[in-house]
Amino acid sequence: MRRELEPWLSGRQIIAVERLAPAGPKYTGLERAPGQRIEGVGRRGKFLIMPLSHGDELIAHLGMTGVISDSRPTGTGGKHVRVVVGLDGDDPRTLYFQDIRRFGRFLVVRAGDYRSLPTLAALGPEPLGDELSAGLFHKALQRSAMPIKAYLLSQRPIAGVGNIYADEALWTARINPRTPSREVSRAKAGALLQALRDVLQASILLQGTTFDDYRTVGGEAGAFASSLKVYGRGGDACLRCGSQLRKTVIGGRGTVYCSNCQRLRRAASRGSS
DNA sequence: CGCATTTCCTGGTAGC
DNA sequence: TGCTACCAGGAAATGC
Repeated sequence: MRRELEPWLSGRQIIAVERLAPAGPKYTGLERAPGQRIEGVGRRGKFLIMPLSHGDELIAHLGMTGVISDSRPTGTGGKHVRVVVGLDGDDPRTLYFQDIRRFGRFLVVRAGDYRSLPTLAALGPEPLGDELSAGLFHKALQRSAMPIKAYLLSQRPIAGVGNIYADEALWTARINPRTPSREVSRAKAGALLQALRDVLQASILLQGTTFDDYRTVGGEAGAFASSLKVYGRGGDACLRCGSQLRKTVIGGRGTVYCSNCQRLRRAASRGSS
């Protein structure tokens, strides 16, 4: 989405912003946007960060059902448009932020002031960046006793991993999602990081995963759903061993895994036992 | 501070 | 057909 938005938004001036959603913390500061130019389109984890010309940043998060569109959503989609942004340029355009379940955000903050976005303020390193290594990832995982699945979703050890890709990568790396994060071995941490990178790269190439609502800026459905190995397949056969995939709840989120391929290993006891 | 739980929200669907 | 109940989940708020 960032790649799609960059050439479309970069350098454009914001002429007007219309907030259709009720005022609230998810839509603050929008009145400051008109008159500012969009300097670029960046991203940290699942947050889109657009620096503006007067020292602000426009931040967008899609939540579960958010869509950013370059044309007015038609039919039932139209009733969930929360913000409309008028843009000036060689050919004036309009951006529509649509969000059925209202879990998304669309707000303006002072650049770098993420006090209203604590997850962004404490976000882990980018999965596809060079600064993250298997060693550093392993070290990060050792900082928590939470189940590895829940800790991944917290965005702290690594940025941008949501429920779908967490389940997919844990299956690929053959790690039980309930494994206490700090008990994930160095080798498994390396395999998990590689699996996360692979699944994210593959999904980006296919423009993401669409079940129902997700669309690209141009309105296309993402094509990665048919590549999923476990998510949405609870009760079906594991594609590796044929066992029936289990569905459970970890950290309040639906979790699908193979109890045969993803064994919960006994922690190696240290010192007295 | 760490971690578990609850909350927000709507559309789709199961069950009657 | 129409009703109720429940499920999906990213991140923040709340509780301990």
